[in-house]
Amino acid sequence: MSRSGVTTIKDIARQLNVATSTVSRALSGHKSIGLGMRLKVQQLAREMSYHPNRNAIAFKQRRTGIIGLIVPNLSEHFFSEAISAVEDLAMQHQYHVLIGQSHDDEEREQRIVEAMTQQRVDGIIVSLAKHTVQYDHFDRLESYHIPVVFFDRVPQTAEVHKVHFNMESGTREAIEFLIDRGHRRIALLNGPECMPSTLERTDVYKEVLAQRRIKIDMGLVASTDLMPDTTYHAMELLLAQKPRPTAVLAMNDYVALDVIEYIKQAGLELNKDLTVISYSNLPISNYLQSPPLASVEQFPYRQGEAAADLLMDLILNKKDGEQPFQQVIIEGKLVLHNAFKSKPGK
Amino acid sequence: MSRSGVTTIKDIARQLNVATSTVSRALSGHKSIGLGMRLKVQQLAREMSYHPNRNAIAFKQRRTGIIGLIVPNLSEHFFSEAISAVEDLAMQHQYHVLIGQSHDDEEREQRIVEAMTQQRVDGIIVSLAKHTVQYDHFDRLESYHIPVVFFDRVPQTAEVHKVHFNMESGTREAIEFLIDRGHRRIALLNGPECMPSTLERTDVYKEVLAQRRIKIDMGLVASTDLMPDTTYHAMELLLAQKPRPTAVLAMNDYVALDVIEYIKQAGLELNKDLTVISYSNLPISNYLQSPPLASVEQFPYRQGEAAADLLMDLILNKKDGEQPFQQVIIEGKLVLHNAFKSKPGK
DNA sequence: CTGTTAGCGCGTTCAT
DNA sequence: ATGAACGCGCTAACAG
Repeated sequence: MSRSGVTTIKDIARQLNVATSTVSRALSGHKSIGLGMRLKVQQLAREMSYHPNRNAIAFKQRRTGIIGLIVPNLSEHFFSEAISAVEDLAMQHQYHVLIGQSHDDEEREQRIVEAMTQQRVDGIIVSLAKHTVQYDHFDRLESYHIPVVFFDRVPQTAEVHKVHFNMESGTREAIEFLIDRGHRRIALLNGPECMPSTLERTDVYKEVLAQRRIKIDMGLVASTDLMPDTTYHAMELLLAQKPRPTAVLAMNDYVALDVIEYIKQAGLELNKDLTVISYSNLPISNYLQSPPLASVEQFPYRQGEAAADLLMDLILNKKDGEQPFQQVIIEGKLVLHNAFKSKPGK
Repeated sequence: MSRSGVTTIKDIARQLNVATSTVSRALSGHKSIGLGMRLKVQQLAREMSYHPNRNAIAFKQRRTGIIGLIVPNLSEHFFSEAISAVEDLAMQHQYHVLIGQSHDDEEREQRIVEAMTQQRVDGIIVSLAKHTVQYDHFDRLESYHIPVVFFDRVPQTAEVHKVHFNMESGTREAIEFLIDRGHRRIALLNGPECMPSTLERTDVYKEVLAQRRIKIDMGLVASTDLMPDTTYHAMELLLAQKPRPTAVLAMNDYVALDVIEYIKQAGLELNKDLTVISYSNLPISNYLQSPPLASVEQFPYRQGEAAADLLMDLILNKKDGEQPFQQVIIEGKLVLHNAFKSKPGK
C-alpha cells in the first residue's frame, strides 16, 4: 500500500508482478486481458479493498462525472423537489450532483459558477437568482465546454438550453375555468413587475378575456412583492373595485394563503364570495381546511427531470459541432382541490 | 493554450518565458516571488482567463474541497432546511457539497457512500436511511481518513460523531405542557418500532407520566408507519380506549395532519375534544386553519449547521491522533401555534 | 495477451 | 528570486 494507506493499482500490480496497465485493464474489463489474470486482479483488488480514485480518473479523462446545480434557495419546496429529480436522474447515469444556492444574490451566483468551473463539472443546471440580468458568468462556461441548462427562472434569450413552465397555457386554463363557472369579474394578483413571468401573466390575462369578450378592467390587476402586507394592500384595492371581483388568481400559494387570510378577516366566505385560484408551489393544499379552489400545478419534479435529461444528453452526446438550443416547456395543469381523498377507517 | 482550449499555468509560463513553478507561486501569492513578476503573472492570467483546475489540485493535494451529504429524501422539508445550512456553512469555508439521497434504502445508501469514497470527498454528513442497521459502509471510511458526522437519524453507538435532536427534553416539554393544561389521558402516536427515536419517545412518555403520578396505560400508545391508513387505524384504536384520551402527541406533522383529518371525519372538534401536538417538520402550521395546538420545533437548520460545523472542524484540524467522538444535542422547543400574527390591512 | 512509456495540471522539493 | 525535476493515480497509445 502507498504511504497514504490507500490501495492503488500500483500496489496491486506490484503484488502480482504485473504492469499497472494490466491491472487497470483487468479492472475495467478490457477484453484483451485473459480471464485468469482478470479474475486474479479482481480478487486481489477486493482483498486489498481497492477503491478507484475517481478524482485521478477525472483528472486524466477530463470528465468529473459531476454536474453542478444552482438554485436560489435549497429549502424552498419547489426547488427541493426539482433537486430530488436531478439527483435521481444523475444517479441513473452514474453522475453526481454538486449543489449551490445563490440566495437570490447575483454576485453569489457568479462565485458559485466560478467555483464549479474550477471543479470542472461536466455540466450545470441553474435556476437564476431573482435579479440576475447579466449572463457573462454563464457565457464564460462555453470556452470550458461546460453545457448549461436553465430551468424555471430562465433568461429571456432563445440562445440557451432551457426548461420552463408554460405560463400561457396554465394561466389560460385557470382563467377559462373561472369564466366557465360564470365569473366575469376576475382579479389578477400578480408578482413584482420586474419578473418576466408577471408580464406574461398579464398578457395572457388580457388575451383570454378579450377572446371571451369580457371587459378588461386593469383595476382588477394588482401587484404584490410577495410579502403579506403588500398582498393585503393589493386585496384592499381589488375588493374596492365596483363591481367587486368574484374571483382572484394569485401568483403563488404563499400569496394565496395571505389572500385567504384576508378574506377571513374581511368576513367573506372563501370560494363563495370570492373564489381563489393560485399557482401551486406548496405541497399542502390538500391539507388546508380552506384551500384555494384550484391550483395550477407546475410540476417541479418534472422540470428538474427534464433539465437533467437535457443536460445529460448534452454531456453524453457531446459532438464538437454546437447543438441547436433546446427548449422544453412544461405545461401547467389546473388541479381542483378536493377534501382528502382517502377516508379514515376504511 | 493547451489543445483542450483551456489555459493552464504552463501556457502562462511559456508566454512569459518563466518556469511553471514561478507561475504557480505567483498565483498563490508566495512571498518569494518578486512584486513585478507577481503582477505580470496575475495580469496575464486574467487576460488569458485562467481558472485553476481544482480537480488537478485536489488530485495532487489529496484534498478535494468537497463534502458529501446523504439524506433519505432531498425534498422533505426537514432535510432541505438542513441541506441549506450545510451548504451555507461549507461555502464559508470554500467547501462544496455533493448530495445523495438514499430514498430510505440501505443498499442505495451503501452505493452512495462507495461513490463518495471514490470521489475522495473530505468528509461526509449523513442522516441514515430508515432501516439502516449495519454500519460497515461507514466503518470503511475510516481507512480513507474520511470523517463522518451523523445527524438526526444517527446510530445508537457512542463511537461516532453525531448531532441529534434531544428527544427527551422536547417530548418532556410537550407532555408536561399537556398535563399542566389538565390532560390526564394523553395518547402517544408513535413511529415505526424499528426506529430508535420511537423507543426513546415511549421511554420519556412513561417517565414523565410516572413522575407526575399519572397512570400509564399502554393502550394509549400506538404506532404508525407514517402512511395515512395506518395512522387512521391507530387513531381508531386510541379513540376506542376508555376513558377516551383528551390529547394526542403525534410523532411528526405529516402524521398530525392525518390525525386532524381523522378527527374531522369522526365529528370531533380539534383541540377541544382532542388536543393535538406534534413534532414539527413542516413549515406550514401557521397557515393551517386547524393546526395542532403546538409543535415541538426540531430546528433542522441548526442541526445541519451543527453537523457541518463539526465536520469542518474534523477536516481542518485533522490531527493524526484520533479525536474523541463528539455529540451535539439540539434541544427541542415547544411552539404554540397562533393564528396569523399579522392582520390584514394594517 | 501484456509491458513500457508518457502525460493529464499542479505544487513542491531541491537546486541555483 | 527563480528554475528543473518529480510525482500524485490513472489511462492510453505504442510495442512487443
